[in-house]
Amino acid sequence: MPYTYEFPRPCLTVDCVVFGLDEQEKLKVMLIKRNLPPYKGEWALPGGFVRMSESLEAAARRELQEETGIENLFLEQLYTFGEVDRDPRDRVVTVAYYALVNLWEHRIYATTDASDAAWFPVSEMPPLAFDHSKIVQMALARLKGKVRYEPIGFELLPKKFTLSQLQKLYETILEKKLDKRNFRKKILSMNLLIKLNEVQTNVAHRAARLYQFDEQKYLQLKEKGFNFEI
Amino acid sequence: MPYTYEFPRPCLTVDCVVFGLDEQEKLKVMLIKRNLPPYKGEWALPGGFVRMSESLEAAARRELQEETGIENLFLEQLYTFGEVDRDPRDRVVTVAYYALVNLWEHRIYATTDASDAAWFPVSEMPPLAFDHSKIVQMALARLKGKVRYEPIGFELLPKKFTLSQLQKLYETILEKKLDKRNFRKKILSMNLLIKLNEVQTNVAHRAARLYQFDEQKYLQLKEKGFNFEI
DNA sequence: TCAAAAGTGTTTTATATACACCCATGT
DNA sequence: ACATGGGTGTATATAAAACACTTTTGA
Repeated sequence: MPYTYEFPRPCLTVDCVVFGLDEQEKLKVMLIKRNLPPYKGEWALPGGFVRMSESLEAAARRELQEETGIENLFLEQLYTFGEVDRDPRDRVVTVAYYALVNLWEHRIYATTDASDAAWFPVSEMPPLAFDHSKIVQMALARLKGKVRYEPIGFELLPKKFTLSQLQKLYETILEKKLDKRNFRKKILSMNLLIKLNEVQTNVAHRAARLYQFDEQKYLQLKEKGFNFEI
Repeated sequence: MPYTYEFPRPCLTVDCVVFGLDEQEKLKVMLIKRNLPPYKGEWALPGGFVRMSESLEAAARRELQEETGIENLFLEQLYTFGEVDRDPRDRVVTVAYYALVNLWEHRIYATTDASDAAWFPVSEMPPLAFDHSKIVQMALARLKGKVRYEPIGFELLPKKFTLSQLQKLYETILEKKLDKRNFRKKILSMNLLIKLNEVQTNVAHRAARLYQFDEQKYLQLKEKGFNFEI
């Protein structure tokens, strides 16, 4: 660099709120047990320092890859937290992201960076390090708001899913019951679901039809001013 | 500090997209002509470096105060821009905010920090320094989205306004014509406007009734689950 | 044959849209 | 008296909400 600016600089990190759905379609968040101070031994969001040679989103993806092994997941910037005392050691500003991961088709592992990783239901979160509880709260609010007018819920389901799975996903995130017939009427009327010639397997009752989200069609319709809405 | 983290640190700045409405209810953005390199002599968003002792929002408010003299305005975080090469001199991450200012009741001045400040209609923006054009585009999109489901438009109007002014504000921001009777029906049915016993002055036609936004009532209703929507 | 979830329409209610004329005021 | 924007109501169309029974399948 030919020149640098003469100002004191805060540390800059990224933190990720990774959401996943378990088999019972409970919404969970991935946490990491810290093996370094501060807050050693406490649960925290996966994240780390931004390197000088990578963008913020690249830093978030790298940390997720390192700590969980997940690549190519839905990732979106949430908010930047910059209270002066949010880290007891130094001034640290963190750019928070939230991610959605399909737990049916991907496995998550804990790596050397982190002593332990685990999934916690959003209703049973342990106390978190730093201001991470606040970050999770904001991510939940964002997810709840966004899932209604962008088709991001599909990121949490397997590629092929049943309408009941999809409905339960919305019920979980929106925290309210939906009417089965009205839900199906609405989602099918958008013509964004491809009805497959396949059904569920290994269920102890009538097997449900499988569907797939038609992303191509959604992108086309969006161009023409279509708005997804549940 | 007893300890600091050993990582290279990007510079951290804040930038503000300040929106105002002129007398014709045209939407404008405040720009500053840079008197220091890089991009010396070019137009840019007001902003500057975050100090170690202040939060991000405090930094944004301080810069606005210094560069425009405005205090107590609506200010909300927009997005954080962290591409590696967005500043030619050094790695600079910027937290962008957008602000809404009532130009009817406040004056804006340019100060010593900035050689010049001016308002530009959003449809006639000059080329901007750094990635500031992108930031303005995102702020416009945010404003357009948010004005429909949060009562933030009032921030751009004088405390006492006419329904026609309010309607024109929405037409300007949403970039589409609205039906007068339907608009009035909808906005009045929310019972969030206080009908004053006053009318416009100095107009060459029938003077319109003045209204005032009832923020107290809005906050109460919001608690109970009410959603503002235009 | 029983349990468990899949699948399917119609009626009612609420909300959004379309639409045109008279009124009050200042020049 | 005229130009300018202020102010008002109804009918239609569309979308949301409420609501219950039959079907299929595996255990």
